[in-house]
Amino acid sequence: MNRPLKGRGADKVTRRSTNSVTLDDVAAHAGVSPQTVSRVIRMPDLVSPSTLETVQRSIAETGYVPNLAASNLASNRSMTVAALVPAVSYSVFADTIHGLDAVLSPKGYHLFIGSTEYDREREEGLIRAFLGRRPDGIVVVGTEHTPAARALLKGSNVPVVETWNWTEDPIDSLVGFSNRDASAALVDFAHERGYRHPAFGGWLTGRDSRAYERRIAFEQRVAELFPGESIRVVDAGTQGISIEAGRALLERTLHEYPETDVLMCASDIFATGALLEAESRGIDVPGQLAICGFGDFELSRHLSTPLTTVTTPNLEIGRRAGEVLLQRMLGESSEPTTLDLSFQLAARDSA
Amino acid sequence: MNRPLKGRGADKVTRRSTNSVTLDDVAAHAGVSPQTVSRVIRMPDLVSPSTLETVQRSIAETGYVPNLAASNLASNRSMTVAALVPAVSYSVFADTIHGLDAVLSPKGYHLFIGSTEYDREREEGLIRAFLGRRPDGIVVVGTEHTPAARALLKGSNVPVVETWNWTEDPIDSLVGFSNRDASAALVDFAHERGYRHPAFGGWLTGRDSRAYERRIAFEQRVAELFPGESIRVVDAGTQGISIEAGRALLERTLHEYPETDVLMCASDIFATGALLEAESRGIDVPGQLAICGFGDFELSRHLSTPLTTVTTPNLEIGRRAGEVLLQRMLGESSEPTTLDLSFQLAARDSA
DNA sequence: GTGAAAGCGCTAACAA
DNA sequence: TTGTTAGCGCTTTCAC
Repeated sequence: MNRPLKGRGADKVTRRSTNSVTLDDVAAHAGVSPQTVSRVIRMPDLVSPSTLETVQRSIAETGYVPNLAASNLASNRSMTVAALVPAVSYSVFADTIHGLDAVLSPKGYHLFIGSTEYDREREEGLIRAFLGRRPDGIVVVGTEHTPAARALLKGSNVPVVETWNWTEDPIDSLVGFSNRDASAALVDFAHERGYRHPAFGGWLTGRDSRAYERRIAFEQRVAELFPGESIRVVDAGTQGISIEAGRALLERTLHEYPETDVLMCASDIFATGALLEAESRGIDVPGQLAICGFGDFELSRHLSTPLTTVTTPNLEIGRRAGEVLLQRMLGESSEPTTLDLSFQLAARDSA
Repeated sequence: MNRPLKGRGADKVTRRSTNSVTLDDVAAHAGVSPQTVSRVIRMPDLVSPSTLETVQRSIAETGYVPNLAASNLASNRSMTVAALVPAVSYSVFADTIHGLDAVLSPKGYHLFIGSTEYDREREEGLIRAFLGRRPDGIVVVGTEHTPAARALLKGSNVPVVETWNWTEDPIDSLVGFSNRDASAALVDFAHERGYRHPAFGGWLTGRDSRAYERRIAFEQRVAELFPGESIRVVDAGTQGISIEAGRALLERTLHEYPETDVLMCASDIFATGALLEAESRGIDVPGQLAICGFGDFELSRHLSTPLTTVTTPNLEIGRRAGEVLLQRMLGESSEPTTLDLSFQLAARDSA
């Protein structure tokens, strides 16, 4: 070990708490300067072939693993991206994370994942904490945040991509689609097909802004297309987004609004539960009651009565968000990007 | 800005590329030493109430967000945990990540997520890269790694938890269950129920070691319990783990081994597809053909013929892995822990 | 209870 | 092509 530059005399105890190999160790081993080792790692083209080989052998022999925290500090680039999702285990967001990772990972970026649990305060806390990591980019699901969270993100000087929603006033970049339009399109569809008594089912007490927008759009569109018709909205209850809750949803709909002829669910999960429950009860779908979902899960097209639903760009949101971030991080663009990935109506047998 | 200690004369250009507020800035603002600000953040109890208040106000007014990379470098603790899963978007692993996050996040640890895509080389690369972040803990799915990956993890001095499998020779800690035992239990069950011509279906060409173990255990147990019976193994094809592949699986089974009376699938997803396909074809389940799954997805119990399957501790694996890590990271334990979370047979209608 | 000095392991800027 | 110097923003150690 040799550290010619630093005062490593017999005077003080060193703080070298880590026992891992450092750049200096490799440099000493190879008989070159630390800077050269650094170059070998980051811009090998600028190093002569012979030095390159020597140093690379030293790296291998010492088992050197560069400390990225130190690199981060010195270069002011962390090569990390922070992603905030409502829940990691909901497949739609897992897909988005996957897409994000698929784009960023090949470029050397690592992903920090945080789960907001649909809680804005929690989101704010996570943003604050993640900002301390100095990520090179931030991806958040949703466009509604606490004022403080918004200010934090805006003032952070870090490229931000909001996703999964649509707004005229994004913090920075935006990659999403209009949940309102999608929901309205479903009402239009039901109207065209001749249904007369639509109901909406979802997790109403939750803080899921996407589900909320779907509901609001449902209400508005129903008021427009079905004048005089009452606005039927049913709560899926407190079990979160589950098939069980979907079953309960059907039961409640039947009880509260027996006249319903088409039930539009805020998620395919609910719709699947509702469909299964209808089957158990011998209710003919779509004859007696039509059912629509939202999200187009793989299962939906395979159900005994394939589900009419809205296809959302789950994975694509992640991919495009990653690309938008990459452009900013690599300095190819300095302008915010807004990308409407839209949705598709998948008309199948259930409605 | 005042930095009395450092040579900030008129001589050189400073490297202050970041424009964010630093500890020194806060200290200057509050009229105390940087060290005091650091104490306010990390051990407020050691600071006098009045200083505490002054400094806290300064933090708020300057909008200071501590740079954790610097903290990491100085303290040699990153407050991060790296998690490597085969695929983020497979719900079982998403559940595990969720459990991990639920335990670690309240303690201030942030999660790095990496996706190995069931590729050992890729896993090794990710381990190498993540190690550079100096995580305080590492969680990996699986117990099979390249020799280099194993060496890297063993030599890293970082607590490691392997998960989702079982082995007598873990790298460090282990939180999982025996996929072999689970698969064998299913064969036992089929045997007891009087089935005579079992077949196994799964993604055989894949590099999923858990599916592989399930298959091997199936073969061994069938050889023991059904002497003379041929070993029926069917490949789900190249479509990955999907319902579509499950449908194909049923078709192939019917074609290759028409005598099969119970089809045991490596995943509930396949089993769901097989069941749905059987329904479409008017095959009576379990009368003509019984079907078993693996994993106990929420859907499985809701299918028109509820699925007989193995319940695996997806979320619990994550939680317990987090706890094991926490013990090590907080210095409460220095011994490796091995935890067999086991599995349960969920006997339902499909077999 | 507070502060000064040193240094964590790396990179940027500059010089040779 | 390679080396030197200074410093990233924090924590540790030690002194007061």
